[in-house]
Amino acid sequence: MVARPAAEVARDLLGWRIVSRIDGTRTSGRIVETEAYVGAHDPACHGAVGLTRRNRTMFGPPGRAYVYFIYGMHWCFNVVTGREGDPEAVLVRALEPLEGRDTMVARRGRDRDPANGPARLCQALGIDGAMDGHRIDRPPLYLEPPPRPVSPDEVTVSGRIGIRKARDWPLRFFLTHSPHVSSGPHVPASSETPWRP
DNA sequence: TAGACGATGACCT
DNA sequence: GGTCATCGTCTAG
Repeated sequence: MVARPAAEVARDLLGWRIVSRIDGTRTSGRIVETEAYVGAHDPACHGAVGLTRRNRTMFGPPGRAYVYFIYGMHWCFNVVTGREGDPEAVLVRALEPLEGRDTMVARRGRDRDPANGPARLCQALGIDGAMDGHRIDRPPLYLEPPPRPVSPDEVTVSGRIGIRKARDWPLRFFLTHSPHVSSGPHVPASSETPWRP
């Protein structure tokens, strides 16, 4: 995968399919919501504090999964997009289930909509820390392009969810009419574009 | 080594 | 809308 700005990739990943064969069971879902974390100058980005053991995957080559543990109980899945040494990544926040829906619901233990949140989709697909650093172009976890690209008028941009710093930066992208988008509070995006030099 | 914090989600009112 | 569970990671001392 070629390095690209996370904000571009976050927009373009909408509609892509994530396929998981973790645990030998095939599950997949269509990406309906993403957030971009755009590098060391983004105060909400894990890479802003510099290279640590936890975030080292983010500083590695693009096209890898950055999976981290949060709040003592949840995993979150990101796609690294920046060049080596440039900590840019896209957090996948929600999926529309496509295959293996029963498996997802069984893994979650509940829910009609088992993948509408970053930690929920990890649990539904069986993603945990073992996938940190995995190349996302090969099994057991990989991405497939959509049959047709998502058009710009299907996408809404807003501020990011669940963070305190730079929350109004317009770096959250979701499919406007998808019922599978996560239920976080809507944060209006600032008209500024502070991540651009 | 202790203490604070966190890109969340479940549950309750 | 508010509270809390729960623990890896980081930082300060």
